[in-house]
Order: sequence, then structure tokens, then C-alpha cells
Amino acid sequence: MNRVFKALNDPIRREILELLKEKDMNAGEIADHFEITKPSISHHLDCLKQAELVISVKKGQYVNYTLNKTVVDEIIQWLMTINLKK
Amino acid sequence: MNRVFKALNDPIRREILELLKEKDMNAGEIADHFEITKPSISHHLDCLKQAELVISVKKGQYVNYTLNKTVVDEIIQWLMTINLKK
DNA sequence: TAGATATTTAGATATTTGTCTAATTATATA
DNA sequence: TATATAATTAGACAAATATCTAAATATCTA
Repeated sequence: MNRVFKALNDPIRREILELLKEKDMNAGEIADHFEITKPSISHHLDCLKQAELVISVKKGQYVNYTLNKTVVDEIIQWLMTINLKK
Repeated sequence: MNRVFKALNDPIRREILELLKEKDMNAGEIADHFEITKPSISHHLDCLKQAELVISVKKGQYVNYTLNKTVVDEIIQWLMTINLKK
């Protein structure tokens, strides 16, 4: 939970999630959408991976990233409990 | 949005939200639930207030805090769009 | 096998953040 | 009005974070 909120607390990482909701992408394709360096993007991807918000699969020399909707669901659940009771 | 995720990225602030979902409380009552000092709690409350996750109303010498469910809803909406498309 | 490409790791640095103590402000009450 | 209580503000400091450049690792292909 901690790691998920930490991962969500950055506009670039949230934008990466928005990209991945459309289609899976490799690290380079993701990096092309931003102005910061590839190592920085790599760091953000690692952060998302640690939170299990994304899953990475190596495919030859590329690394493919996929959104993990399960974890997003868990956070939605938690937020909904906050909004439940009187 | 930025401020909301920033506010959610701290276990104490999330616990404050969980307290306030049960009932409104003043700053002192909130502070009693934690081991850290009152100024630190005050800082956390300010952070939640900036994110508009809580609303504060002064009542005599006390300051009452209420959960603002509207903003929580907005975050739920955003997360749900992430989980929408293929 | 040599060179090119994709990605990550390492190490440095500036900024942000959470905490504390001390001081301040605002209100209540004896 | 003087004192006590509630809460915030100010300032300091250690830890965490986002970024960069340079280097390393892994894979592909001529």
C-alpha cells in the first residue's frame, strides 16, 4: 500500500500508467513520451514495478511493460472504504 | 491531483482519513491517536487541507476537521479510468 | 566476433519531506 | 485581567527523492 501511494505520487509515473492503459510498451517507447533521460525513466519504471503497478517482461533486447490492474483495483477499494460510512 | 496524491503518500495522513471517516474530530483528538508531536500532526493536517481532503472549521478554541469525500471521489474516478480500456 | 542498440546500475547533487523544539496566536475562564 | 489550554508557525536537521552523467550489461546483426 505504501509503495503504491509512493509510486502514484509523481506526475510522470501517473502519466506512464495512462500510457500503459492504452497499450503495452517497452522502456524506450515509454521514454520517448518524456523529456527526461532514459535512466530517469528507468528509475520511475522500477518504482512502479516495486509497487506492482506494472509488470515487466524481457523480450529479446527490449523490456515490455504492462499495467497491473489488480493493484489499481486494491487502491480503489481502499479509497471506497474511506468514503463509505457516515 | 498532485496535492492529493502527495497527501495520500504518508501512512499517518491516511490513518487520519480513516479516523475522520468514522467521525469529525478536532486537532487535539486526532493528535491523541498518534505518537508524534502536535506540531507534526498540525503539519499533516495542513497537507490534507491543501489537498482539500479535509475541511477545517474553527469552533471556539478548537479546530474541527471533517473528511471531504468529494476529492476522494475524484481520485477514485481517475483510478477507474486507468483500469478501463484494454 | 565486432559494433550497435536497449536498458539498467552506480554515484553525485539539489530539492523535498517529516520530524523535532521553541515561540506565537487565539480563545476560555477564574 | 492573568493564566491555562488548543493549535499553528518558525526554524533546524536528517532522510528520502528525482534528476543527471558515466559506466555496465544484455542482446542483436553484419
